[in-house]
Amino acid sequence: MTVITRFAPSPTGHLHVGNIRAALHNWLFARLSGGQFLLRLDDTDLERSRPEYADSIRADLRWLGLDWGAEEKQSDRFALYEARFAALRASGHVYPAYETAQELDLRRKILLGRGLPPVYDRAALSLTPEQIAAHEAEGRTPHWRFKLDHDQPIAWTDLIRGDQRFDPKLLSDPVIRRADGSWLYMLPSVIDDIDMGVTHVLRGEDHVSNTATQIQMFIALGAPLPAFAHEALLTGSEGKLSKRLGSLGVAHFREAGLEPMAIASLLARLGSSMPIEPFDLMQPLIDSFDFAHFGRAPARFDETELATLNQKIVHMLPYAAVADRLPQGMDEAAWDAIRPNLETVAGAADWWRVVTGPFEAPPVAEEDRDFLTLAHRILSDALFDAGVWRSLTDALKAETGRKGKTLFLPLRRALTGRDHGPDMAQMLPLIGRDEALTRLNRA
RNA sequence: GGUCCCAUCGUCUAACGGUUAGGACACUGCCCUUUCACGGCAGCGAUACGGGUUCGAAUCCCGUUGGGAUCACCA
Repeated sequence: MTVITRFAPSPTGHLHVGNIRAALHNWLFARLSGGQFLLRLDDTDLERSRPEYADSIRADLRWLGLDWGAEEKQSDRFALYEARFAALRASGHVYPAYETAQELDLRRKILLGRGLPPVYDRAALSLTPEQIAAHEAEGRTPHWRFKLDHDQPIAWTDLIRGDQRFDPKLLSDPVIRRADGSWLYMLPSVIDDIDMGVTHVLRGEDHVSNTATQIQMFIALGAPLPAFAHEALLTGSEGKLSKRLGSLGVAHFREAGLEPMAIASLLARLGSSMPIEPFDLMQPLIDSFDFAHFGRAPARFDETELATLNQKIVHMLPYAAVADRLPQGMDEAAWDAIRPNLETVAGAADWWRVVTGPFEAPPVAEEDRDFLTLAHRILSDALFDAGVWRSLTDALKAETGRKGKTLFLPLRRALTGRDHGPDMAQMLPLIGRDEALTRLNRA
């Protein structure tokens, strides 16, 4: 059996951390299994769905490196839903209801107030033909509910949560279609999962109770159940589910200069027992993906951890992988020299400016003046090759007796204008003989 | 309020009745002739609380506390 997973966001907003994680895990599992990863836009909510969001979701997935096979959107598939709905109606699995949203809301609040679970009371099922006729006469058109089988216990073995059991009596019959004929999430999702041959439904644990009711829909439609896996959600670094987490999206990460692989490296393993490590390729993440590694407790998403991971990934990126993102003229030697000091690839431009100038001479301490003059003289006579920094500092050490910080720091300052930075042995050749002499002179 | 899930170093977690409670990240120190980084070595650091069961509990049971999810004509 070929594994088919799907990522089914609703195009009502941008992807956020939780979404990205779900997409990534579905993608990883499909890759691991040699299966297919599908993108399905769940745009049944016509009010809130926007094509721009769909575009943004696609762009974000591409940026992350999550490529998908087929793409569908639910708004193209209404005919199929119509047909399945007719079948369910014929077999008595759906029924019309006439309550208004306000009425239902009120009932819910009353039940909640009495400490009872706010489950729909199925009043619509006991409507007499006369009452129905009266509603129709008033011009009220019904919405439709799926009738759960109260005598059919719901159970499945969740790939992450283990054996799950639900009593259907504690669940409301879900509204699946509005009075205007538009669809709600529940049924179309099941119809599509069946039609698209989805074998594994991997989603957040906020869907656990949806799965319970959807399982009866699979059964009512005569389809075999896919495997289900519900992963624990992420929380913000304070431990609570934060609003910020819900708005942290790819745009934010991209602006922060983060590598897609930093996000993938963190999100692939956060909440699992696999160590979170920097990877610059997906393959190891694919190979190590396993539902059994995931815990059932919510894990914290920490942006600091992401930044650290990003830095390590930048340090391992070869020149070829970043060349098109580097400033004009910055070559492999420069990248190799500067890379260890970077937090983001974008930061390379800053150091490249230190190499190429324009250079602003820093103030020089009085006690370093003669020392730097001497450095200038030695450098003018020295052979300017790859070992020039070593020969310069060796000569200075011999002549002045300086060592350690007093030897190196004044030179670094005079040559780069900074106290910290890349290895000077590599920086000096990049700066070049003439420019180096000029800088020493001005100091 | 009902239902469900969870509780081990700062963080992510391992352990499925008997371990000096392990690892990864972070942190600290030392080494690698200045800084930054890499690498190496070492170190710090946890079973939420209270009761049981048991020869023996992180592990099983009950309770408390705390956290998460859900109970939409959102997805």
